[in-house]
Amino acid sequence: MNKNIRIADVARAAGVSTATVSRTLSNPAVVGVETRARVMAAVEATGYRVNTAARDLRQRRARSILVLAPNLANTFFGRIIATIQEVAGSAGLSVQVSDSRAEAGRIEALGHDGRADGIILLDGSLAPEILARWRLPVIELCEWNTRATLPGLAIDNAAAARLAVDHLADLGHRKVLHIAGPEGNVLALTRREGFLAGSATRGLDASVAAGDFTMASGARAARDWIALPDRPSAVFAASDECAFGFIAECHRMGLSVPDDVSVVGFDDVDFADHYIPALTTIHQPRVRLGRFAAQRLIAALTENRPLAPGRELIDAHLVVRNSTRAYQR
Amino acid sequence: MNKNIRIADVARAAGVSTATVSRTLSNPAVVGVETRARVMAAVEATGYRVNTAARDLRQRRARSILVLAPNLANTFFGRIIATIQEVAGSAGLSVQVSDSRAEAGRIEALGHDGRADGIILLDGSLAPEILARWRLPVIELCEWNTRATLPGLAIDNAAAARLAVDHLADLGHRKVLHIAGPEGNVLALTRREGFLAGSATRGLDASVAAGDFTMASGARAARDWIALPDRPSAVFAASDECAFGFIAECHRMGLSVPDDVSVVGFDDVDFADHYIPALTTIHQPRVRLGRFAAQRLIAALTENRPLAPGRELIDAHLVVRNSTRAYQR
DNA sequence: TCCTGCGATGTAATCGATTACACGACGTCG
DNA sequence: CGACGTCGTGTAATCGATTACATCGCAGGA
Repeated sequence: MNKNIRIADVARAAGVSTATVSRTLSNPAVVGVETRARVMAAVEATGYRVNTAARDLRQRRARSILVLAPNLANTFFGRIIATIQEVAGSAGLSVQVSDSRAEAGRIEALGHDGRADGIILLDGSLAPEILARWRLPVIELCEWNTRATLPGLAIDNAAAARLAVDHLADLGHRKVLHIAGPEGNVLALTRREGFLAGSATRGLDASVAAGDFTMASGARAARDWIALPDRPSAVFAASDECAFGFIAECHRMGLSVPDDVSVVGFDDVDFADHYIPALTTIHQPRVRLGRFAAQRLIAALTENRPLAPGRELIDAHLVVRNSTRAYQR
Repeated sequence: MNKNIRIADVARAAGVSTATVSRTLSNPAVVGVETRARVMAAVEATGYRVNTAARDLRQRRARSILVLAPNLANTFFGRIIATIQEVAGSAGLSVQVSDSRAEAGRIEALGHDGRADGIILLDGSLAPEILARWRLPVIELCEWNTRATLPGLAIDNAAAARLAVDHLADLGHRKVLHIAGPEGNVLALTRREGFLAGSATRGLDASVAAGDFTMASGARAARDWIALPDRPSAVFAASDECAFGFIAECHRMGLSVPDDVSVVGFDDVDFADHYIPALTTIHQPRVRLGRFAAQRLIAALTENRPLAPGRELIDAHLVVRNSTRAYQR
């Protein structure tokens, strides 16, 4: 394996110094035209590639960003990560991914080992002590820990929840149920509060069921819901998955959506449009979220300045499909 | 920012040489007990972390593996990547991800820039010229280019397709349709061939429609299918997404699955079990695939030997749910 | 007593690229 | 004609950890 093509080899082949080769590659303008051509030819001939470890060491940067998410298998994160990778890739940065639920020591090391220049954090439940010890720019995306105050970006979850409530109210529903997300999750909390606030404004009879974003919890909520004496006619689930679980369980129990109950989801995952019935849901602009976060972080890194502090909220909107309909009777 | 805690600082604090600190951290056994304790205390006190760029440079390795996939947002890849990350993480390796459809030069650089020690490739459509120039161990997972001969791991797609056909035949279906994957894709080809071979064995009347794994192509196939004079009573789609698209479109056109047509998918994505109807499909053991590939690569890396050549096929199985039923009339 | 061997530690070369600084050649301007 | 600036290039220090080799002290055997 002849990986040992060093910059010195190229320099020798071109009859120049290593400094000149390095300059030719990173800042061609300062090198004489003829020399530049000779060096380029030598690079071509030798098949030289920079050794990034050496460059990273010298420049004290890793040209890499780290994305931390609680569940990499999650569809929702998939597209965000893909977008981040795209933006980073075209800026010459590589993207590494890691599960934020790993052992605390390992997580903490990620912010110290010099393998990444910055972190995009998709998990609001990480201990603030860990975040505090990181010495890297961190941007929180989609969710965050209320105790910490890092730069962040997310959709306006409360406003989005109100959109869902308004839609149901407009359809004539008076008794509505929210299947919440897990306790302690900021997103879940904000959506729940948005739901309750919106319901109050519209004078709806609102109640909340426990949930945790999963399909299983949606199914569980459906079984509880069906047993109620005076069932709400509309449901707002804290996630699409949860909504799917609810709908599937209703179906199993012989009830139909939207004929027997209207359902609104949250996220607008890819399947939402192809589920039966196609799901009315809050659309989260995942590509925008991913892109904005990546751009913000990368801009700070390349301009070598700290991340602008502050949390930014962007609008989500409601996509009306077939899982909701006007209240009957 | 006091990131400049070098090994020398620890050495000074402990009153030893940098060599001793390094040894204490990487090979404690060779260091005297008392010295070891002093060094550990100094490490603790200073908050020292190794600089991986320096270590990587010296040791000529990156402690990182690269996962290349054509579409990181794809649910199917999500879980595989998550599993790879898990295995790699506990071996102390980091995982970087990149989109294999990026510009060729960028892709090629990934195998040269020293940022990764090995590659797990989830894309069978990459030009073999590029693979050939990489100087890293590569393992192809799930699909591969027939022209290249790299170590690989996948399920036995032909056998899996035959399972699907057998299931439909057992249910009494005599006329079956396969919605194929994209032209030129090895997976698509193998599944199609398995379908045709299985149909021949069982004496079924088999036909094939074009597709490309997407929901849109499934929907398209549904519209073509419904227009047929003598419609096949069962469909085997080359992917779950495609099956969902087919089912959703049938639904829109007023037909029901499985009452009017039985559908078998391929992959067993998370939603398959919660779709309406729950999808009968081929289960791909994604966790096993990811784990095996990661373990095989990591073992080769840590033992510093080349990857064992050869392609390995593992079994998939059929999961029978509600999208298939016995042929009526 | 002297030599050998071993365990613990230090010294310094090394990995490969970047870059501050120095230098020489050449042109311009007073 | 000399001073000075500019441009292109080379020399060598530097990033921070690892590790081959040297060194030292001491125990045990001849």
